[in-house]
Amino acid sequence: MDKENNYPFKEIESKWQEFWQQNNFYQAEDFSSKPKLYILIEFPYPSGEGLHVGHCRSYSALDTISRKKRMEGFNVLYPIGWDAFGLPTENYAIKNGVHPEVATQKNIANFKRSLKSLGISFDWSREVNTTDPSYYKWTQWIFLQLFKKDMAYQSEIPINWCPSCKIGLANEEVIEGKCERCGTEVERREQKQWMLKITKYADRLIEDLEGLDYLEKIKLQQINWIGKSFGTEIDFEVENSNQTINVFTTRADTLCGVTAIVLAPEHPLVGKLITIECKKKVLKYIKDAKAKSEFERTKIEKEKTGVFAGSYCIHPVTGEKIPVWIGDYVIATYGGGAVMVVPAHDYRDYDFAKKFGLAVKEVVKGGDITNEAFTDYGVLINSGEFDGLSSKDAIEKITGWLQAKNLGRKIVQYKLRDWIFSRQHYWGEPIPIIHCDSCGMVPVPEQDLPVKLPFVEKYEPTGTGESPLADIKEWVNVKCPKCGEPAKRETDTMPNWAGSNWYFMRYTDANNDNALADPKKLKYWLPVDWYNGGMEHTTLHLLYSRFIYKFLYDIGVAPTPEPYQKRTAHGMVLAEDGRKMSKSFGNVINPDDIVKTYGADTLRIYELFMGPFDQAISWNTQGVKGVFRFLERLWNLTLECSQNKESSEEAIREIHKLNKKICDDLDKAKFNTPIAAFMEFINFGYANKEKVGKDVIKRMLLLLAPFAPHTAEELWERVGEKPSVFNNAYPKYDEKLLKEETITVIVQVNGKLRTTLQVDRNISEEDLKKLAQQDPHVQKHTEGKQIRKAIVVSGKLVNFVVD
RNA sequence: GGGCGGAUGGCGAAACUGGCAGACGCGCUGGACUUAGGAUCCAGUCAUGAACAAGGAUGGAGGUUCAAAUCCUCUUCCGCCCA
Repeated sequence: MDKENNYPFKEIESKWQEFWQQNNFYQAEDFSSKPKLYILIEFPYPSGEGLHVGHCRSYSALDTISRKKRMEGFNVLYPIGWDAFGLPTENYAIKNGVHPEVATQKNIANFKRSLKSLGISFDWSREVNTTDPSYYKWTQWIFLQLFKKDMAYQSEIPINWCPSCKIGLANEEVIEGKCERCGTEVERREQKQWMLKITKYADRLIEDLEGLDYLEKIKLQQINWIGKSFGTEIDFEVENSNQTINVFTTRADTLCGVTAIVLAPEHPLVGKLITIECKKKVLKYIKDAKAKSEFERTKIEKEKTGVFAGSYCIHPVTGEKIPVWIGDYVIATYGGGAVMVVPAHDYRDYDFAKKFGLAVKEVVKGGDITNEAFTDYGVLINSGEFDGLSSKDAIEKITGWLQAKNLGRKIVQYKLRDWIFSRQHYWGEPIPIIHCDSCGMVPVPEQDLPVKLPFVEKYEPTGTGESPLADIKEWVNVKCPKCGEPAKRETDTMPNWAGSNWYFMRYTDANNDNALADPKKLKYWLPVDWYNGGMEHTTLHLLYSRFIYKFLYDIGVAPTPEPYQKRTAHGMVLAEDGRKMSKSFGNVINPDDIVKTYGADTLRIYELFMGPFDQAISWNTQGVKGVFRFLERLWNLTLECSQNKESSEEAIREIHKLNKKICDDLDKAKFNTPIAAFMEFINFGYANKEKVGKDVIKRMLLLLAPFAPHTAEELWERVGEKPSVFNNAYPKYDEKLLKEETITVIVQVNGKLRTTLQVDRNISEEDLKKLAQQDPHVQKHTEGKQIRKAIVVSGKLVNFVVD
């Protein structure tokens, strides 16, 4: 039998997509008097691979919310755009000889086609594209504001260098010592880089999390990433010199256990501390260390290396002579690049001391330091006047003691470092700065923005560390805006986080040419009410964009201190084999194929039904079929039952139960259980077709609309209602109708289930107890025994405790 | 090594505030309809048992409680993030 006509998803999907588009259904209205709701998904990077089923998961879920909220009377903004700058496009372009701009256009068109076929209710009139000069004009404008406020600066620093991509990487882009993009081992390299002072906002980025509705683990990850720690800076005077080494420690209680000082090879005082007899050895060591990556240097398991510098410093408490070493396990950028070596109470120091024969002096009691370091808190010994103090008290006391003698002070230390904000690549926003021999760094005047990327044939990295733009003489050579003399453009471009820092602001006013957005519109729409995205962006995009937004708030551009009120994260969608979907494994599921075979509504519902939203989950094609069957059954049930005039009380109760389940669960960002409840209702309907009437069917279609919008629209029309189903209010359940006249009570003896009773819902505890006691199943287990106690939980259970 | 999370049938998973463990879907088994079934419909499906009896089951070991997947302690394994 030909089943094609049964559930004609193909016709109805294109029919209603057209209908929505013609009626501008999902255009959000600026300044509407309805309450506004801004729902945001992370805009995609339009790769050549096309849309991924993982994108669909997030978009479908938030689309369900958006559609429901519109039916509930909210003015919902649910926008979409393209985060289109970035390396993959550039690499693809180099390999295939296609200009990145052309490749980007093609990829966007492909993504757009796929997305539109899903029937997601995006407001396409606000589409943004980070590579569009009218967009990156404002990305550059933001950079100029940062520059003017001294928040952007250039610095010659050792950076993580990927020899394959030929670019510098931020710490966040280095994963286990390898380039995040290509997996090549990163090297260290001194290079002039643009930096943004995110560290200036470290405290606020932590503190302001408090009022936000982010998943707890997201807050925690950001806090840990910023890594605020309180500690003590201690001055060690260098013997026979007026130099002082400042050492940072969080364990001032172990001060008397110090048996050496280790400096990072990059420490500024190193040169002055090397004695003549040690010079040759030390200089060679430093040279070797500089080539190693930070990851390699700080690996715990790695054998520690180091050399004695030849000098000594004086212990501030005991006055002992302490040797100064150079060791590459100390990093220049954290804690000032100097640590005190306390072998007895730190694992790394213990290894270091054992290897180089340094003394191990126990100052905190509690462990056995003959085998390994004891790193817990304990009670102080061998520390003179501080003996007997707990570690916690000792940290306070010793810091106070040092402070009084001006030999140390309390300080705050962050793990977070300033953000490396330049890349030596073609496909990014040019940094709008001009270098002039006489005027120095001159910002491009705002009226000259955007600084457009020149359209060129050659955009390969130079490999010298300079951007390909450096080779384009006619672009690089300009007149200084200040003095008019010949000058050169900055040739670095921005990293691809630049465009995504603020795109959600642009959505409020996507075509404004005079400002990044109209302040009134920003004020109306912001903050974003619900932002969903990947967990992997927690310490990158999410933190960066909060920082930039805060900066914009400080200069009066952003209307609120925080950009996103609520943040959730979805789990990854893995291939059927449980691995990541990848061309090379040949396990990629293409959403286009699913839409073609089963329809958009099936794909959307499957994405929600497959498992808990925040968990990684494997694709299962059989499961897709199950969802298709569900929609088909729903279709048939609707057409059959819409003829019935009356619904039974039971059917009404069932639909209200479904109604409640959907509302309760969606509020908790649970998407799989409402679908399960829907399936239960359809099963009920199939078993009781004559009991389900048109009123119940209509309510069901309204409930369905946010999940399967095409199917709901079509059925709504077919049961004789006026389109669109979305012009109706989302149903509210009636608590009264949920209650059944009889309830099921479980009866236990000694906690074991013996029977269940159907009783009137208003039964008294006494009657219930009596009834339960008389039940033959219960009697069997209580016979001849003493009932010590009976626990009655009204409406739920009776438990008899017998001897 | 640190932080966070997780472990429930053959599989994906449900289970409100501690109160019938396994809803819903997949798969599987049987039946109906059918020329046919990789379509549809109906029934069954944690496991021991002849079972509508009775015991056993939520990674493992203890504990709290009338009652534990849920709370506490210890332990094993897995995932993510950070080093």
